Amino acid sequence: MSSRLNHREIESKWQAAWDEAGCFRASEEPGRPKYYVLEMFPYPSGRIHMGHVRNYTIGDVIARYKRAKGFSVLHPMGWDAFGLPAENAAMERGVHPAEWTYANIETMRGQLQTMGLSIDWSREIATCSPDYYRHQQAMFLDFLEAGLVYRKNSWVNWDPVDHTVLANEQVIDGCGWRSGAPVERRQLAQWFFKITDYSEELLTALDDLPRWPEKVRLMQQNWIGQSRGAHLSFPLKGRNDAIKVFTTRPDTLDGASFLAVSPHHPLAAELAETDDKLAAFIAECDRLGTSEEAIETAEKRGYDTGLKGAHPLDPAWELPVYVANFVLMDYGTGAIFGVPSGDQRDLDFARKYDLPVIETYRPIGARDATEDEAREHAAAFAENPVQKIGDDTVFRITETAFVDKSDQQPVNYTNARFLDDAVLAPVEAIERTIDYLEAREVGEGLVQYRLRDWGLSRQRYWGAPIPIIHCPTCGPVPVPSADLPVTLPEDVDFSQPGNPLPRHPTWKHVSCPKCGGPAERDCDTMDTFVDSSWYFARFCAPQAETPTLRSAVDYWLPVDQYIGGIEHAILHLLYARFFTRAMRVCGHVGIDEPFAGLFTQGMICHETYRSADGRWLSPQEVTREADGSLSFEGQPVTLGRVEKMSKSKRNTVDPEEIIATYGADTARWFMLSDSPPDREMEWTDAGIEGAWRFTQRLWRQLNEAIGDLPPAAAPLPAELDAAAQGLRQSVHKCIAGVSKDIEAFHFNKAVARLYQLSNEIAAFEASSLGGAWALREAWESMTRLVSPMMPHLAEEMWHRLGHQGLLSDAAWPEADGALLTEVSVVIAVQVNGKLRATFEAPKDSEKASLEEMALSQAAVQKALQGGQPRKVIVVPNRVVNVVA
RNA sequence: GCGGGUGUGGCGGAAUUGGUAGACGCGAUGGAUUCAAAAUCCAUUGACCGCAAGGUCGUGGGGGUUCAAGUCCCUCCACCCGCACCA
Repeated sequence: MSSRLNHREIESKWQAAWDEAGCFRASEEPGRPKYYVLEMFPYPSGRIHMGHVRNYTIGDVIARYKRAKGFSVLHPMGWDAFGLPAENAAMERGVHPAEWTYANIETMRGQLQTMGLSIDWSREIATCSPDYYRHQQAMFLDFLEAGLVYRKNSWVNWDPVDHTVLANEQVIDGCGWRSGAPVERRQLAQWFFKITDYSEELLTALDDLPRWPEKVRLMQQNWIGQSRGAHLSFPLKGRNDAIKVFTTRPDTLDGASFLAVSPHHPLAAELAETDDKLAAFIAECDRLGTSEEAIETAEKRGYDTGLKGAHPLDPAWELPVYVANFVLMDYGTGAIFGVPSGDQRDLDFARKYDLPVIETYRPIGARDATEDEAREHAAAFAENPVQKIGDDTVFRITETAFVDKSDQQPVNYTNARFLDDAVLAPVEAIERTIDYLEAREVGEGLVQYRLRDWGLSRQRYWGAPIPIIHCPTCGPVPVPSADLPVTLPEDVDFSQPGNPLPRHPTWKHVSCPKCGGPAERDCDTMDTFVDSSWYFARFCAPQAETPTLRSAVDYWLPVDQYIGGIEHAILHLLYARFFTRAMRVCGHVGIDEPFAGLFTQGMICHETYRSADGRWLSPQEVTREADGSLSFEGQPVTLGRVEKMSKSKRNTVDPEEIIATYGADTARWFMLSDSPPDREMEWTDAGIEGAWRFTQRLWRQLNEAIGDLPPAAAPLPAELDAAAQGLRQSVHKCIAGVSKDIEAFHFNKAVARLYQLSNEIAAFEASSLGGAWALREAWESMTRLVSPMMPHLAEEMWHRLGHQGLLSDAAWPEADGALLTEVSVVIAVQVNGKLRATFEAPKDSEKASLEEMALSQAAVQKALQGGQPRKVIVVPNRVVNVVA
């Protein structure tokens, strides 16, 4: 047998063997613990990239490990197959989106299969298949009936040239990404999921997801954005209505000096009808971009409507009403009261429009600055209104509002009629104020959320059609369930931009299911996030006639381990959490939380290269010269930063080539080495070469050793020499360590342990029967421990070791507890905290004897220079520290 | 602005949660083998001083707690990520 490993041969051989044996077919076995491992399913963009390789390698290690540990494992794969790129391809190349998508799926499935993943391919699904989206349409109608879906007008970005709606990401500097034309805001009637019904639940339930990364939970928490505050009304003078305001700081009510409403507030719209200047101001606000930069630099501007609002606690106190560009319509009530002394933005506004600045609270013990002090310290006061001068804390509101960082620290309320000069933490002051306002029936406390309802209508072709028929007499009517699925027409015209569905000659024309009169289909399709919000449930029974099969989802769900990129930390994961709750309401599942465990893997990075004329160069184009310098076509190449692999920087490496050259096992092994899986990893040639050498070495060493090994079933010899005993200890420690590391997602540490064991095996010489036995045990264990990472090589080794069955069906090795406990330990001896010597002692030696042994060390004697130690600290099995 | 993270040799990263810093890999250097190269094997590899024995310094900077600090506390710096006109 050749000692050189032919990865092409063995990898396809074992993949075929697994396939034939049906190893990875998931089955519901009520007596056995189940484990559902899921990686975020890919978008079929054309080819797999290294990010996929990392994602699916991690998932496969977990799936194979859990299988070996005796779990009934579900590890499926599918395709998030709807989306805009397919339509772009249709427009650019004239291929139908379906054709493009299915061709990509074909290619990518083949690529994934070369990775040797333990996937149950019989459960494969594609979201663009009517077999999938018909159930999504059915659930949409269930949700509609349950009151979880509604329709309302909503603003969209409209490209006037392409006649299409743009996603926010497609608006660049206020212009359409494709047409370059300035984007307009338009109102369209659209469907919404009532995710806000679950704001509180989605927030509090985060506490019950201990196996989610803290970071993701925090991001979701911030996104949902809970804040405690109050609603207050400011009656308008000369009218019989009022402006309703939301505030988180009712305690500052007596510092109010103006009211402001959003340019989209109904009051603004009403006034603009008779006020041309206001109408112009509103139009100007709409023109200003919504990009971060525009917001950052935009001046706080307002338009004085001339209206006056009365202070809720003092009808005689009148506040001017502005329309202001910084007030958002979709948070709170779209109106605020401004407190210049407590908010920097309000202060800027007050200065601009010459409004009063009224103090409400100040630091405890602060006195007013004198005129002289204020003048003298003008510069410093501009930075901070609270200054120390002599022993005093001096307070003056100048160009900076006094905003206390913490609402827990008490402050002195100097001007709040309802707080009587109290010294209070703002949190408490807020509650007292709310009580006061509620008692007088001028306000009410409430909890406000930032989360908004999920608009799911998309004016595009390549998505699941919304199963609604619009009838001029009956309004929107659900498509009867017998008529599902509403399938996409295939004969569509992509020669013009925009959604081809409304232009299709026949598709939309139908009769109303209710009255039978002429009606039109809803020509919008669903946001692709809807498709990915329930696919994990469909995998449990992908052929079921209903969206889910309750017995299957009740057995498999929740997903025990979900793995994917951090970029989905908010939207996808939040939508899936909402959808699961909605599915529960409609009886499709019996759980609330879809993903019990979540792991977010890091990005793959690579060096970047630029040619002499500044173009990005791909790694393949760059040649490494003998002196280590880089060149391209004879010209020097500039080495750039290590950055996330991306098409635009051209620093990608094609997995297909890597797998062809080095094999899937090597690629998988390298993916797991070195970098912790949640951090970014750098792809290097040296790294993949190193991994490749290891796979070769393992195989070579096994072949060198195999002749001297006893048969597989040989009994443990009665006598083991010390070396054999030592090897056995290393092996069992490695078993325990690797198991622990895999469970904790510390694959890089597991890899390091396996390298270490391999080094020990290589250094071991079997000089006795016991030695040979221990060596066999070492090789058997090594083979099983590397199997989740390098499954093909492991099968080949298993076979070489004389086993008949598949390693993929074999059990995970168990560490023998008796071999994990050390007989002796190395004790470190410190003098004044500095290491001076080490010595070996029996494990669990008495403190007194350890102290005696430590003091007898020559180095310790020398350091003490004949003196007596002042103190000796003994930490059993660890360290002895002598204090001289 | 708000929230979060990271900082350890030439590089990726370990360090049993306060107890021998640098496991393991990469890279590098020297040697063996070879006609030669690749592969392989052996040795060395944090810095500094020293012929050596040995010593000093060392986990972003500064300070502190402790017999003992990469780990805990205070403070400063740098970089990265998320959200952001949120009342």
